[in-house]
Amino acid sequence: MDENDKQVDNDPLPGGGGAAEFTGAATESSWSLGGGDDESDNVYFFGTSGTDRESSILTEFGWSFQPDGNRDIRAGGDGSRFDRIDEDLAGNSTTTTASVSASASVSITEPTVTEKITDEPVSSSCSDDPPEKSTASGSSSASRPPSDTASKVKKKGQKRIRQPRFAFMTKSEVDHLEDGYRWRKYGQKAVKNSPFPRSYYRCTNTKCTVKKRVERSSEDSSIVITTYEGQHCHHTVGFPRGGLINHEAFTSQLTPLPSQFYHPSGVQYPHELVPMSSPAAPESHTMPGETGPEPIRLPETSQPDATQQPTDEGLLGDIVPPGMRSR
DNA sequence: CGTCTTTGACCGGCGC
DNA sequence: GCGCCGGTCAAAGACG
Repeated sequence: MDENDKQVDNDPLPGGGGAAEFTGAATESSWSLGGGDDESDNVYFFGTSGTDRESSILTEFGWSFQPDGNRDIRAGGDGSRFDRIDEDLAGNSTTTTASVSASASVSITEPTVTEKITDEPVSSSCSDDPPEKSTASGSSSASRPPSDTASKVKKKGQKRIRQPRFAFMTKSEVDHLEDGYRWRKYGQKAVKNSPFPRSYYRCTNTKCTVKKRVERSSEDSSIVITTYEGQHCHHTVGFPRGGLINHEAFTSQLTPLPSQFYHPSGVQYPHELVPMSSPAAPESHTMPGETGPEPIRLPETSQPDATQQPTDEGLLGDIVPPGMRSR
């Protein structure tokens, strides 16, 4: 076990090993954003037919796919690219050209926003005050405040609040895909009907409550299903343990690779998209063609985190910060 | 020493 | 009402 195993975070610093890690391991991996869902939950899956909605959804989730030219990084001419989205969440997202790799484009099915009404404004994955300080260290809190299970369970009679989610499948050898954020694993569960466990991650940013689940398809072990829940309200890369992120270093790690997928953070995803119609798609996630009745509307959240680290801003200035609204 | 992963237990939601 | 399952917590251990 070395960093590759342990570091599920997305430390993009060359020294962190993150870059080397995924660039090396995912040579032949593929990305696929598929439309799917979790019926009861609103999970947006990225499928194979691009629409404006997709971009809007992506935008709402704080995702935008960088055009290769943004950083002067070329996708090797394979056509993979996403146009950058600069609109704010509330506004109209610009057209997003989505044509990923040679095989897939993004398509999102509109989910049914089934957020339950609650007392607490779980409007965003970020709040002005940190949900809890224990985020930094899982073992720091000895006992959890009775009321603190908020994120988990609402008061009696109220259903758990779910943030909008979206999931996608990727063909990759690595379970945890680099997406520019740092994640901390907080749980793992065996999944029914699947030999592979499901891992639960939480954004390490104390003010960000975005979570993500990662699991492998039971039918095709090479396919990784990643489900994001919530919306980031901060810049992509946190502060790597090694220190502040160095823009040059950060940029340099974005070595041009063929068929890449760019996250708003500028991080590239050397994974190929897998059509969501793939049989590998687990029932709970796949919902090809299904479209939600209502347009997506993220909870009004994310006030642009005023507390954002200026450093991030400065260093990653040209990176579209997920969850960030127009500035 | 601080951070992160592992892992068993707990709790609520949901289907039968 | 009961049992199953998903999701989360938190103590303990590992690692840098």
